[in-house]
Amino acid sequence: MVNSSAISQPDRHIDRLREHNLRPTRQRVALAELLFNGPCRHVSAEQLRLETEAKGIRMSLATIYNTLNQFTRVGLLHEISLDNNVTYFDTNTDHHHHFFDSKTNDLIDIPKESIALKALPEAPEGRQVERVDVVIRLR
Amino acid sequence: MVNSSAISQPDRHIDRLREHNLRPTRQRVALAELLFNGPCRHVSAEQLRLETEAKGIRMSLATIYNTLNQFTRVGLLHEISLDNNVTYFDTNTDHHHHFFDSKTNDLIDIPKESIALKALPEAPEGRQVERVDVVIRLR
DNA sequence: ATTTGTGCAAATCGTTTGCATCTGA
DNA sequence: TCAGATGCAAACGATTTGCACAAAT
Repeated sequence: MVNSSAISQPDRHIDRLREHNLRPTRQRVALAELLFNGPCRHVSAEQLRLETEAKGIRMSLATIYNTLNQFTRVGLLHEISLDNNVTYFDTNTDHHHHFFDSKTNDLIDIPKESIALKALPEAPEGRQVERVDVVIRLR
Repeated sequence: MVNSSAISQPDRHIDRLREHNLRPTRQRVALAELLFNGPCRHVSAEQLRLETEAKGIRMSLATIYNTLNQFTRVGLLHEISLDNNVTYFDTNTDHHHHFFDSKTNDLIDIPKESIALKALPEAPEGRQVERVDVVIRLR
């Protein structure tokens, strides 16, 4: 037995999906494994389509989009959109910032503690700050 | 004479276009007037299409896109893209930040002096920082 | 006269939706 | 059994492109 945990990875994902009232279908569990096993990731729908295809997991692109949106809705993912009009989904749902490599289109997480924002201007009348996103663009 | 300047507004734009090796066509001058007369703006191509239509300026949407991209390429505009996959063009080309009102999709400029960024993490090996964008999301 | 820009329609790209079929509880 | 998911194809919205025509130097 390689994994010392009593709960196998697929079962962990199944439980997590259930907690969010999402039926643990074959497709959802497969995406959860791609997304949440291993380190945090920034992926587009198209990237996931290529991965599922490469692994022989049959799943339509529409289902990938639907699933990513559902995961985002329940808080398992965060959406990010940059210059290119492609939506990236971030498996790190903590508040944090990003390097964006304009050559490779790579996103790299920056823990929010690594950036100190001083002297934030106050929000306009009647509005509240939802969050502050910092993107450090690299070339 | 309302304007005390010796150079009329259209002529200013014409000169500016020439400086950037852009022929001052009717369409480009019209867009330059919409964009650069008055205060700084954040506009989408579609917004400009509505404005030109309202003012009876005949111009195809394709030309609006082409022109905005040309203006951006020569540095007269800056591109911004947010959650919604619409590209906004910012007539303020100085380095600055933004409030983004998620209810109205409005962008509001924040002068860069209004936000102090401390303790920026260093760029990854071999990369340099192009710029730092701060978006304060409001709800 | 020659180069460059424009308009239009069609193409493209990312994403969403409608609907018949299938699947998990 | 049956609500809820999926797959497919078609729809969609934003943006780009190809090409014949028009305008600028």
